Amino acid sequence: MTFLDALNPAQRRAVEFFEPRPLVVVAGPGTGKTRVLSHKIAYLIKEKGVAPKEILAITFTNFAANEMRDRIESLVQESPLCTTFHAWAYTLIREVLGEEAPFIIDELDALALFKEAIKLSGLKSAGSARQLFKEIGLIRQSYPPKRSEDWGKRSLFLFYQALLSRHRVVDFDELMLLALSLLKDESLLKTIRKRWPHVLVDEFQDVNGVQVALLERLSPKYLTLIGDPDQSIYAFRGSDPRALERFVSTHPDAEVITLETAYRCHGEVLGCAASLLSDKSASKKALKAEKGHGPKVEIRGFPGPREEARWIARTIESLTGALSFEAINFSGNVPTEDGAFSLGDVAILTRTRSSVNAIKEALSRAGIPFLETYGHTLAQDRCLRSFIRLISISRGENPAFHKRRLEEEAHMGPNEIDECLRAISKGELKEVLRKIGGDPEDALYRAFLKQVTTTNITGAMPLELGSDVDLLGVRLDAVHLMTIHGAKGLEFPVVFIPRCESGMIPIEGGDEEEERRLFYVAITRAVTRLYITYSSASGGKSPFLERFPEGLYLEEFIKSKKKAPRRPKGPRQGSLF
DNA sequence: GTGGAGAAGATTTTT
DNA sequence: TCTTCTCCAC
Repeated sequence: MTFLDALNPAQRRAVEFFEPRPLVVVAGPGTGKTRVLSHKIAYLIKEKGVAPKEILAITFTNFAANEMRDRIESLVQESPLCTTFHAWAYTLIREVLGEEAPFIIDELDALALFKEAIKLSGLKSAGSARQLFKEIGLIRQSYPPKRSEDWGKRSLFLFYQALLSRHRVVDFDELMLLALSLLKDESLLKTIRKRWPHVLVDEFQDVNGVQVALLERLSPKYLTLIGDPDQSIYAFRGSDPRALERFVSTHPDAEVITLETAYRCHGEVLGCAASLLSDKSASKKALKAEKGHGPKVEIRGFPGPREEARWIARTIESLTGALSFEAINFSGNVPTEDGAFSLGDVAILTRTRSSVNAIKEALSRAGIPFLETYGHTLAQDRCLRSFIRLISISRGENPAFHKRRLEEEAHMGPNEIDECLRAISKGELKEVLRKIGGDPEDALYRAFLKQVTTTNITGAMPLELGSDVDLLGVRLDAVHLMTIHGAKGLEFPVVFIPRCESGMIPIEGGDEEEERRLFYVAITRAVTRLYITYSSASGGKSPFLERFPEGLYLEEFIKSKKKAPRRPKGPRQGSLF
């Protein structure tokens, strides 16, 4: 009896594959992707005598890296380097360039510099700076490097790069490009290859061109790529659903293992999900629901978003047994299943952040606690941003750049900055925070102050700042509100997908295939219950729902019992008040 | 440099 | 519909 006995045959083959050629694992939703990765690493250490320091596990997010580390440590006591592409690249850069290494700036600072570049170049920009920056970003994330045909854009980008190097900073994209160019040095490459003969990459469908190039350059002796092309939902930041396919076609020696048993979702959910995939997709027929059948997917239509939101709130009350007085008087058709789930089991997934407003209002009214977990990074808070700059200056991390940004962004004078710096050196952090307009008693700032004083955030601040949710360590029994993108990699016993209307899912102007994959990801988060709702007032039922196979879902249109509210204006978004 | 008015945008997100 | 930027007057 070993730890490998817990694996199914395909998982086990992937774990035990030990040959000096690439292994590609195609892992659909709920097929045990993280399980395979963590067991594979444990297997290398335990059974193959590989030293943990010879293993490099690369993920996309800090969250995933931490999860991976925990999973491995529960199997073997030691753990290898589990890191993100960006953090790994920066470590490499520091190792090679030492004190000469540039500092990392985040997206907001990058955009500010880009705007400066627009001014310097004197070019009349077509479109907004933001849009242009995004466009150039996509070019920089592709590899081999695409060249913009537009002469103006090219020279604009040269101005931007000049600004970056003048300030000795790199943005996240340049960070990857710099690492790639450093690895052109053969002796360095040799050292790195020797150091990590085993490299494992999670969520390979999310890599961008430069990251693929980096891996190709590295070409470790033992490479494992794991991913699912059907869950590729980051084309807007340079990833390509065909990355796995392309890798396999350029590496004919690669072993491909497809995990076909899905443990998370039952047959009804998987059947509806499969209807969204293109016929070429491997998962379309392959995925088998280990659980067999379960409840049907429920589709509900409403006259407007408010009725929809109210119904969702009532249904949550009913599912969790959190019945309020109001609920008892509610006349809508709500499933009765008192107390089968806890509030934390429930997730509401939306395409955009703003489309959740009506639901927030309905939940508040019903007294249902909820937690919004959007990828809201700390550094988006104006005041915290200035505070972080002051801390950076006091640590000698890119002081000139941050001083300049403080003057331009927060309109602080040199004297004011010096005053704050003196206060920091005396340890009066709260005073400083107050001075720049923050409230040190605010929970977010308190948590941040604690982090600053207890941990030593080094050079790569933008890499290490998490979200406010991470920082506050919120663990509440509350309904989760998040975007579909944010829910990737997670699962919930009960999932609601509201506003499933054309124009929203798929979103207007979006790429149909990518929107289908996105909806596929949303649906496959559901472990037990899946409710998909729409309102006819805004856009009407999503065309994606028409694809669902007969017999796997129940559909009902719920008319308001009250007089239909007068709504002469067309589509409307619910607002909070 | 501050403040108000008016215009221009506007998915999705991690590092 | 709400937010953010820009420009102009003070």
